[in-house]
Amino acid sequence: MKKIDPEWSQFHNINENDNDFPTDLKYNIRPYKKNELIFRQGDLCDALNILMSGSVKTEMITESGNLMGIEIIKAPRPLAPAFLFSDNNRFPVDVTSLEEVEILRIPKDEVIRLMTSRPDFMQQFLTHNANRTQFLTNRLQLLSIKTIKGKIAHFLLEQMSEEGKIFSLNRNQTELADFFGVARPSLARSLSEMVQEGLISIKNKEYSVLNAKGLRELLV
Amino acid sequence: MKKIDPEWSQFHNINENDNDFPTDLKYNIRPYKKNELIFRQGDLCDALNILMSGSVKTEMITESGNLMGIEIIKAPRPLAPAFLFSDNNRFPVDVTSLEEVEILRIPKDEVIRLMTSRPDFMQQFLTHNANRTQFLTNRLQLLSIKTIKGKIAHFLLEQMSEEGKIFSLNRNQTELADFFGVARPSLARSLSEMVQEGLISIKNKEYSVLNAKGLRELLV
DNA sequence: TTCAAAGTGTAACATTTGTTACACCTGAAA
DNA sequence: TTTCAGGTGTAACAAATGTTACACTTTGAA
Repeated sequence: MKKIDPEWSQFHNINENDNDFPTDLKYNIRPYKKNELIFRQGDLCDALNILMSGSVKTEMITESGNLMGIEIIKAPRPLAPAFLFSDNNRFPVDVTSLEEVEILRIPKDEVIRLMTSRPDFMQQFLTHNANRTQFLTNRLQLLSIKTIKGKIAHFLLEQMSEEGKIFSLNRNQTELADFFGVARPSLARSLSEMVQEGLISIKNKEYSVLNAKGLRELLV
Repeated sequence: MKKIDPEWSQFHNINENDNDFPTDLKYNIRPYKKNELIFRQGDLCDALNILMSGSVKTEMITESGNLMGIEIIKAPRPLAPAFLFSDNNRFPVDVTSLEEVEILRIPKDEVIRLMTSRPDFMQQFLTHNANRTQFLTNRLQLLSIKTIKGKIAHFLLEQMSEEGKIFSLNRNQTELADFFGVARPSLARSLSEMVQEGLISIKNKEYSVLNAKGLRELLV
């Protein structure tokens, strides 16, 4: 699993140069050099941190020096906004700059004040968190399906507009296998079995669902 | 996977009988009988719906009549609060009452007004959503680990306070297997293998981690 | 204490998926 | 056109997990 990247881009318009930028807002923008440790696992998260430019990587590092679960985040995106208001408000990961980076930091109190005084900002914040939740829910639903055929079925039923209609995916087999978290040859095998079973047809990356009912039976 | 039930209980204090209950709030409370269809898949979600009493089930129903992914929700909890502010604000499931049920409904505009006028309510709302996001993130992390031993390692490392220290789980093997989404005998097999490998020890439901470093190597 | 129900350990076998390897196809660049 | 890289199909085998079944243990209530 690689891309957990919903649309955070609207946060970009929290920007100094913006006409709407609140003049009395307490904030600061801090630059970091390449390969600086920006946040450490366990750090208190008491401000909204928005990555304004550059990119960072997050990694969970263990005492023994092993690391796991690397994710790369590109500007503009807030960093761990869910942790700002959660009961357990500590960073779950290390955050390190991959290049020169600017981070806008708005203290929690100020975020609250900004939200109460600016309903549009509040809505934006809420919408983004809501979209994130939806994204996570979908992803969870996909990963909860245990068989590869089930995942394929879920995915195709979501993509298709109408039974029998042909549509093309913007991912190749390798990317799709990655998205599902399975091995590429296993995906290919399942796909060709589903073709043989008459559930779907594939012609040159053009997919079509022949038996939607049959697909739904795979979703258990 | 059964229990995706984080702590929503604080929402309970949005309650008519509460002294703090805002007198000018537009809302209504609607009762439903047993087995009524409360929301339909695809319905617009333009209000905060809080289940005040009773319990409901959510199910995704397909055209062919098959159903999948049943979840039971008990009061007090908001219903699909993530969908209120998301771009795709339609119910993803059918919601049906399992018994007599009361649902408090606050229109979206009113929620926004309530939040701007009552920072404590806003914080509560934000905190709950944040906790939900964290919960989903954890769950996703767990499900992303493909091997059973990896899941066990992840879980035990989270639970343990200190290497070598004994701790007990409040789940039995069956519940644990359910939580991991694996078969119970498979879990038992993995556990006993890990005991044999000297990673952990189990005595009468009392677990202890003998080799934390070894466990971390399973998390890939 | 006795007994039944729930929980646990484990074995044999089936099924699914991963791994590795290789042939083929296709499209774009030289 | 040639060539090469990326993408696809698929086969043989390995590994992990699920399924079913059953015996043993623990627990708690009668």
